[in-house]
Amino acid sequence: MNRPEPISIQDVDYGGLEQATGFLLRLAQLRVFAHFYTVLDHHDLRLGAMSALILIGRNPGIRHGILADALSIKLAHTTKMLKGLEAKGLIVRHQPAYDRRSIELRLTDAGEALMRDVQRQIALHEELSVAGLTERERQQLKRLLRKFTGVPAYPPRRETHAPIAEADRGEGID
Amino acid sequence: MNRPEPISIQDVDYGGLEQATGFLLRLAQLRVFAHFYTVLDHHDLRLGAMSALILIGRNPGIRHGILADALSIKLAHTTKMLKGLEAKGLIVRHQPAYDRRSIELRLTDAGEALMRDVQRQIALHEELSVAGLTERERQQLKRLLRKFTGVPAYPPRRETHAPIAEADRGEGID
DNA sequence: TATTGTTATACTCTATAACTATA
DNA sequence: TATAGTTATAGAGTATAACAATA
Repeated sequence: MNRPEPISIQDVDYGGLEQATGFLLRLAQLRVFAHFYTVLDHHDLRLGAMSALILIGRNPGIRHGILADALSIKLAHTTKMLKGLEAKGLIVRHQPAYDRRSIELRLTDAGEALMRDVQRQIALHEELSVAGLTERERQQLKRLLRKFTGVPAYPPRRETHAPIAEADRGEGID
Repeated sequence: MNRPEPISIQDVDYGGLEQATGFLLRLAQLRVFAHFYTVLDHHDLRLGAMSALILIGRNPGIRHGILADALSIKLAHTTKMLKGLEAKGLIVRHQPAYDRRSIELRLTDAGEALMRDVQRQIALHEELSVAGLTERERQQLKRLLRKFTGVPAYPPRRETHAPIAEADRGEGID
């Protein structure tokens, strides 16, 4: 019996796994995250913390629980991360008088500056992180992912805050 | 000052995060994985172990390192998982004489049976896990993900082994 | 009683490096 | 010297439940 030719990575038969959306999503996410971690260098912030900074910056006063839901991170996990951001002087956690159970989140000036920087870099490297697809395919991919996940393509109109544009809805929501 | 209307989940401005492929991929993966874990109930096998079973079943004799690469799991992590599968009697780990550093992997009969079951269930629940998209959109999404990740759409032809054509592949590796 | 957030525990996943044995 | 795999360690992510404070 001679030494057989071992199965190499190109020979691998994925046996249906190549048709499983979950498997493909995992591989795609690994690639994109790896790209961001090689490119973004923000004071040891993880991607979760960066996304929290962006949301807090865009939604000043957002409550802890709403932030966790919006990012699909468990409340129990965000506590440690947010206290870390507070310790770094990037956010303030405020307990309002009208509901002393809740925690409202806002950026400090330092957090504001960092958030803009993070946002700029993410936008800058976005298309590089999805290299291998054409611009049209990238947009298509994101459209499908947004539809599936239910993430809106555009920011909501804020009746209670400053109007975003001249475009306005007739009735307020609440 | 009255009690202000707190920002609710529908009001959240994602501030560009809704355009970030990595963020969307993470949310999508969470949804799909959560679906699989509610539906598949295979003797406490995690998704990683299930995918390993499928690959070993389709590629008998595949080496430990190649398996890890194909699944994008670090070699150091797979060791524990594969020993677990061996302890459960689902695979055998064999050290061939022609290279006694390497470990070749094969399914036992029990592993074979379980693998087919896993494969069938994954196929069965595949489209339900991506609910909210049309069939056409699902195919489009998977095509884009495959292109990006470099996972081939179809199994490779095995020149060194039996042709795929209509006969099923024999064992014939060692 | 229900809600908001905190703490503690445990398990999975990942990254890294030191190590063994073989080539 | 290089390669294949193992072991150990540590950090991140996640799930769960018990808990405190407040509504």
